[in-house]
Amino acid sequence: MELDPNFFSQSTIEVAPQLLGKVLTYDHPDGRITGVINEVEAYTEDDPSCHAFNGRKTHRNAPMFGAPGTVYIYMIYGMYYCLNIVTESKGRGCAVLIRSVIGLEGRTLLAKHRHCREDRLDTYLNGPGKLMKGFQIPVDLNYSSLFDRETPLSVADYGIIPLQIFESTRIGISKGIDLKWRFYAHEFKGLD
DNA sequence: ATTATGATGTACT
DNA sequence: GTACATCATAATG
Repeated sequence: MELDPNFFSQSTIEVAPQLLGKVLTYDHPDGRITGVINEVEAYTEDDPSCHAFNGRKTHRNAPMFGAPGTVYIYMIYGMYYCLNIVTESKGRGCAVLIRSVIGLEGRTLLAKHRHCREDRLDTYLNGPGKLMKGFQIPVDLNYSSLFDRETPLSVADYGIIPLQIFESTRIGISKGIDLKWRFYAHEFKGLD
């Protein structure tokens, strides 16, 4: 079943690990694509590495201040996009970065988008830029809500449970390196 | 196996 | 001008 606004209204540090095992769905024009989330990172206003640090609002990070469940997509390093889901409350710039998924439905499409063999997909969706390319999630979904009927993107609970959740420092940042706000899992109950 | 590097756009000061 | 919530490829052991 689909996650509701209450889920994303919790503190970001609560939401992030709970997203592990949840299923990301994008209704691609060529067919439905789904993946099990297996790596995320938390970002809050109080964290110096967050785009919205100290509540600073700019054109780019404005979606972070939207209602929980808002989609925040931004370009990084000139050629990749990152997908985030906004958390906590409207007006607070917090979100969870979806870093990695395990391809479920639409594996043929995923392999086509990533130019790889279907049985090697696991190493082609394990990064924020990689999964965006694999799913071909349109950038103009930025600022839309997961709860709008027309948004072809959703996150749902399929009853898949991570067997063990690991936490570590976040990837690719230079500030806030003391915080262990990266959560990931390798094995799940209820998969395959 | 691990480490280094180049590609590439733009938001921001 | 600088920094960037990255990735693919090349070079090295």
